Amino acid sequence: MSATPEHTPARLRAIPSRLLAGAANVGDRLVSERLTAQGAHKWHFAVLAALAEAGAASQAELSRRTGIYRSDMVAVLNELAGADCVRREPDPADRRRNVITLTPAGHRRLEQLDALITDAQRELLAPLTPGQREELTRLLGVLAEHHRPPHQAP
Amino acid sequence: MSATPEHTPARLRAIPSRLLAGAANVGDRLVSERLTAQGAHKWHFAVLAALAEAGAASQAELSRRTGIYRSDMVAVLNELAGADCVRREPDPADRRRNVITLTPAGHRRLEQLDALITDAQRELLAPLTPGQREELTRLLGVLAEHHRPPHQAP
DNA sequence: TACCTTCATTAGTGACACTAACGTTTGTGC
DNA sequence: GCACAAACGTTAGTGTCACTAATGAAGGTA
Repeated sequence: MSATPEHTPARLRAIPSRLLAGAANVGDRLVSERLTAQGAHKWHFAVLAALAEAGAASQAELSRRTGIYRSDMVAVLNELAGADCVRREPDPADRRRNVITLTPAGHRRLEQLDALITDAQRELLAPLTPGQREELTRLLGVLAEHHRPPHQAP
Repeated sequence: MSATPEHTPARLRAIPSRLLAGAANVGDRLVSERLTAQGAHKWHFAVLAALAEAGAASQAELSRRTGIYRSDMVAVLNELAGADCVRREPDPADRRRNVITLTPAGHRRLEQLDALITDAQRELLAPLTPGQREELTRLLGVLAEHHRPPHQAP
């Protein structure tokens, strides 16, 4: 279905879930265009950002932080490790785990991708005023906060 | 990636395209749950709504109205026609085309699905005040209006 | 007539979220 | 100690969905 087409009937035009899907699609396309031009994926950014923010972690922990399935995380980390953005070593304290650590190259890569993504957001939200962008982000944050996978307490 | 997970890093949490993707996912899931429970898909609703609003049309025209690819439209119309929601007959004026017409059963089906979808929107936007729901919808509408496949004039 | 376009249709691709199953390791209840 | 359940990393596979390619039929136009 992708982006909203030319002459959408009003009944369809006003449905929030449809509008969300369309806007999300545009945003995804804008981000992906920029990232693939640099040989990256949004997953890479998500993992790098998660590492930069909360420090080294196991793959399962990274899965929880980023929402990427742990089965898919393997490939993402293979690629990041292959580009020296990340080190993956067995955890001596728990030999089931791998400890994933951000390298200096990974940090630089993160900043590079961050700039691309920020630029994509600018283009995505171009028709909105700064106040509207904030408001939209805030409202979406409320939705994200409310609809959340069932918490499990530590 | 689906819905936003438990402890998302702040850097990721504030990215609009990510928030949009998450919210769109929730909305899609809420809608799809209800529709599949009635043996329907969002495409069915989109086509029925397009027909109800702008009248009988060719398949290609329906594709343009709904954003569904005309290659996928075939199957959607097969199903709708199989449920007597729609009639599909060759256009005598242009024998390349099929004329798709909404049947009374199709109209009833539309109202039924409409109720389900409205209910899904209610659940999706539950944490927002009525004013906020309007504002969100309005802002998303602006985005949809701005990012649009290249127009072709009639 | 010749050529380009539109239409409906079939088949197929690629991306992506998600599941299933495995061997290994760790923690828990008895 | 020992059985059992759970968490980990990994591989393989599934289902959905947007999207492309190609085809035969029909129409518009020069």
